[in-house]
Amino acid sequence: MKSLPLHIEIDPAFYCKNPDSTELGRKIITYSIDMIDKLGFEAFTFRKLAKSIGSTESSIYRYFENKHALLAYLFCWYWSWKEYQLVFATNNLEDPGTKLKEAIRILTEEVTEDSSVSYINEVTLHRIIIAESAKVYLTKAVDTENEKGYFRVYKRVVSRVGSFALELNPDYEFPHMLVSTIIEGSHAQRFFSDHLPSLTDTETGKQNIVRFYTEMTFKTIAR
Amino acid sequence: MKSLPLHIEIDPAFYCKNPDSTELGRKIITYSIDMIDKLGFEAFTFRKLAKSIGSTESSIYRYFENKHALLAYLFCWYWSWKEYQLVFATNNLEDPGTKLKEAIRILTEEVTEDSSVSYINEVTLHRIIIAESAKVYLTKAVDTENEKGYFRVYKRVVSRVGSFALELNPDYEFPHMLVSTIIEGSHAQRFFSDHLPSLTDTETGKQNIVRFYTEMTFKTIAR
DNA sequence: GCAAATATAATAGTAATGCTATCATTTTTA
DNA sequence: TAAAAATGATAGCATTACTATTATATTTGC
Repeated sequence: MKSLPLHIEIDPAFYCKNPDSTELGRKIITYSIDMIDKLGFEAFTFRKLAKSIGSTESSIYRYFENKHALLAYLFCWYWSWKEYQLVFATNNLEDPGTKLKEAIRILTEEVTEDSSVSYINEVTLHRIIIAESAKVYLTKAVDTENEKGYFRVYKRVVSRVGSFALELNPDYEFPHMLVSTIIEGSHAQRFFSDHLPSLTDTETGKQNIVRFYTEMTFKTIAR
Repeated sequence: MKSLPLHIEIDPAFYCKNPDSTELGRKIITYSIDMIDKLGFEAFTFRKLAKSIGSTESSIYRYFENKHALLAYLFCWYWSWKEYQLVFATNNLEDPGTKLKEAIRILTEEVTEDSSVSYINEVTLHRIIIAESAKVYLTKAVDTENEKGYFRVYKRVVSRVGSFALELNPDYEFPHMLVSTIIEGSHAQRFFSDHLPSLTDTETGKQNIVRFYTEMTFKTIAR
């Protein structure tokens, strides 16, 4: 992915005070990405975060209602970033097959370069998305949060890539199921690859996850 | 599924004291399934569980180290039950295609009948598996727990169904990835169907999830 | 350059969670 | 029927997930 001066704006529903607007806010994002990655979401607390930043719990609460809202913010940021990549990479492509292939690559490949935004480490963020993002929606609050628009960007990504599949085969019945399977499936595979390798078939350097989901998709939607 | 007097034995690694061996233990299982379903895993506590059973926190701690271990127990029980169903339904089948089709049905269809074990409600348990089971492995403790054998049964299921796929096409490169995608994917689809329907394509009574994963699988492994 | 507004830090406090420990009382079993 | 085992009652403690108050910086608008 190209390194461009990129600015991602997040819907105010995700925060009390925009973390992108102040030094402390940006520090909260930078350090929380690091801490969630290191401690895991359960052991991560605002108290620990405050201590590592050299600030206080109450200051952090001015930016986010609680740690779940912060995770949702990161989730939204990640999908806004992916959406941007998708648009950028497919805008000028004519052939629907190439477009879909590019999209699957963007959704399933490893993130290895930290480039786009100065205070956000995309490589670490991707690891958090793999290990923690299901926790954003696997809660009893999912319906309320859905109403607040927490999943709007994610849905837009699924819908966009689903429409690429429909360009190839307008009769295909399950485009959303296909795309959300690719996304959630590939995250699971990356996690399994690191921790429960017998549940997957990855081999170093062979891009098997990208290959599997690409082949699966094209065979599945073929008429 | 047939209603048989079924006994599922769970590896002692999952508990301090076998809940299947006493009245209180069985009550813990029955009520915890209910409470986790109603409150969600985060809001579920041993204190609340004890109160609803009419027992005490310390008594419950004699059976399970903590609520995460209890969830892991339920996860293991569920997969042992599914493994039994898989063996039972495919044992006498000759045709590899039929076997694989049956297996996918068992892995992806809704659980609507509560039958096998008196004190375990399989319908509710299935809802818990859909909404909470990822939390069993999405933790920092996953590697330690893997060493303790927490995922042995789940792996065996993936390996068994993977081998059905290989019977159909011995050259297929990604059998484990395929099966774990079917399992994790179909759970996500059932959750999305209830809470984020635009991420899936379900229609009442049409068994779209089973159909999607069946078609996907056969097309994907076709030579 | 200074007052007013705003943001942050420091500190305290509270209810709930996630345990552990002790001891009394049942219940089981040998 | 005595000993062993399981359960219940009670207490306690460190941590979590907040909320509130006040003091101190920092920004900004005039």
